[in-house]
Amino acid sequence: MVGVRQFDEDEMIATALDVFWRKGLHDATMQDLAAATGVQRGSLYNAYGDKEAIFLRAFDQYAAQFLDAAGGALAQGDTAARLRDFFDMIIVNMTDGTPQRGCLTTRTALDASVSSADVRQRVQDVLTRLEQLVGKAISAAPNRRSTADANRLARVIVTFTRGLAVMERAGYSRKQLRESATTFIDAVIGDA
Amino acid sequence: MVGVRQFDEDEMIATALDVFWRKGLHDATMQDLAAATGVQRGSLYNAYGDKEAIFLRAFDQYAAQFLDAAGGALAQGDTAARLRDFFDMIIVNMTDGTPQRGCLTTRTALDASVSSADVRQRVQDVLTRLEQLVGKAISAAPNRRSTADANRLARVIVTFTRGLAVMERAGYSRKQLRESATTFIDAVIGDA
DNA sequence: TTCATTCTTGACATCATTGTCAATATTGAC
DNA sequence: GTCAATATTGACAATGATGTCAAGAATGAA
Repeated sequence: MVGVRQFDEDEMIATALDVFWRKGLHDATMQDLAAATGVQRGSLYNAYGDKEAIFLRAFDQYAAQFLDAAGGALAQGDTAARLRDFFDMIIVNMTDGTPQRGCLTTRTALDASVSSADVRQRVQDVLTRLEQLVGKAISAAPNRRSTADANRLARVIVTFTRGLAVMERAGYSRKQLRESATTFIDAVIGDA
Repeated sequence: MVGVRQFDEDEMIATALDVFWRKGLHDATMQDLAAATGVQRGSLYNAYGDKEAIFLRAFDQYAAQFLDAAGGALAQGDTAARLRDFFDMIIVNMTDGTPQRGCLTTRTALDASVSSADVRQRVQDVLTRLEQLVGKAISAAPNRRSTADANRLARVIVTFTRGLAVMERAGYSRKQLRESATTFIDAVIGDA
């Protein structure tokens, strides 16, 4: 390696993630990324090719930390406690920041029609893995649910988290989202 | 009125709605609208001012028909039947068209960060009125739920419909969405 | 029929964004 | 220290979108 990169790649991607999280893939421009990271536009093109390549790296970082946090929240307690922690994590994730950044996965999913197959695949992967995590967590508790039932329910739970993400964008407060999540858990785990 | 408009306004707005539904407020351009409606860009600016004014009209039309359909679906049968019809309507609405157009309200909500206060208000209005419709429908059936409980549950149900809209964008099929809706109804109305 | 008013049309200026490139700077390897 | 390879920089062209405008067309009212 001769002519070495002048910026820290991890730091650059982390900053890019922040930009994408606040503005979305579509609305964040290369100028935004350049301004936020302090790396010139030309250097970004040279290093990554185009905006989407940067987004994919940033999104992978986001997905990893998100799924990790979800796994952690789902790890202990009975089913109700797991879901409470899970929803808490989800809601904090989307209502953090000033202004609130919302859920990057959901925002990206809604941009799907103008996104590449790579981007769509990333979104699907996150949702699939989230379903798996939730499915395992609610299967772990001893009860009368079959695996098929648990998987269906897991998908319902993940779907509901997506709904929360939309409601957050529509202006619902953290408190309102929490109340809905609690109501949802109570209604769904009424048989536990 | 001297110098009369050369195009049918209702038809124009209906066509504009189709364009916005397929592309979203942000991605639909005045050129798209001009091409689809056969009305020149200049005429559209003259008649409406800007793209957002056209969108607001189109969205109002969409919201009216959407809420009307929701009200109809929620009108008869027991709680479970009402919800089944309601979700069916919602899912057909978002999985109709080729390619599927998804849910305009949800898409618009996710565009919120780049939208005006007027647009955001329209989205909130639809969600609020939807909550009211659902709340009334599930309160109507004789059961042990309090009004407060019904309202909380209504919000959960509306939130879940938003989740379905996200899942549709993420690539889930009509069949998968229907299965999730059924599972959701069963889980939530388990006490009815 | 005339006319004032409104609509229509195509051209124009402006702006933001993307992507490319040649010139220059940097630096590890020898 | 030299050099080859890579990175950086600022400028450039191309594109697509918005919004404006002057000139011309259309039409209801008098």
